[in-house]
Amino acid sequence: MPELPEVETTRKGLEPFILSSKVKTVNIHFKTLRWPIPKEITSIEGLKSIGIERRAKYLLWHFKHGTVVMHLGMSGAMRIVSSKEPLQKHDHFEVIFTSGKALRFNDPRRFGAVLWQAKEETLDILQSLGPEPLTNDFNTNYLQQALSKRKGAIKNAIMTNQVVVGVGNIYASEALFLSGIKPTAIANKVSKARLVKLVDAIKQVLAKAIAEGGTTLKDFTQTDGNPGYFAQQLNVYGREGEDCFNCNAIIKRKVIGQRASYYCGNCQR
DNA sequence: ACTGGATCCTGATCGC
DNA sequence: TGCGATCAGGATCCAG
Repeated sequence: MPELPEVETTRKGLEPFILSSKVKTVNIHFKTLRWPIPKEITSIEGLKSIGIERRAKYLLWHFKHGTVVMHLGMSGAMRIVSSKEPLQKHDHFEVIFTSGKALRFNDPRRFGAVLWQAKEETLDILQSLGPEPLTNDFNTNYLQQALSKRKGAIKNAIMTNQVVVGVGNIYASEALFLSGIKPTAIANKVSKARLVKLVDAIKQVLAKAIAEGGTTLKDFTQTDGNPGYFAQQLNVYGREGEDCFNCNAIIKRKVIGQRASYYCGNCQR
């Protein structure tokens, strides 16, 4: 899916449209994504949003009386188009604005979500999230503490939402490469000196990917329909059998926690 | 409390 | 060309 940089790219793309125009109508073309789309969602009709935030990989689209919570799942993308454009296959959810534009949520695999959170309510899925990686709450001391009881692979740990949010399969591999840590290293045995590097690498790779509009492998597009351009800067993800840019060893692929993981056996130890 | 496995779903690709 | 197996950017739920 869209990991944090792709969701942030989507948020930035939506912001000017949702702040400048009222919602006219909401159209649900497919009733159930990961969960059923609640009918309360239609309560935003006729209203103007007061802002859009990102928390973890969730988009929080705020109105005075509550929030539309959206997740892109593995294959979701949001686009802003003219409402006159024909729907495309897998356009499951649509919001028409008074400006004549439409926000369309396209998600072939339907692992995404559109939920409603009333004011004063917090959805369960937003309750137990760890810190945002790009804030100071995510630092070496915190990470060391958060990993202290984890005996599994470091890669699984940094992809766990209670530890830190927003790091998915691509950026986990990339951050571990940048910090020289093997993805199978036992989480609570990684030295503090190396955690310093890891924290820094996670922040760097996410920030750079946001600057490039995210990574497009297949389905993801920015809200204007363009891809993200960070794929050109990937060091290891998807590069099995190719040369490491750093040392010319061959990049390896190994399944860890049921997810493909890529690393350089020479640079990462 | 933490870990591994199964699970939701469509579509692209690969080997036979 | 067709067909089945495998693999995808997520994360929840369950058993152990």
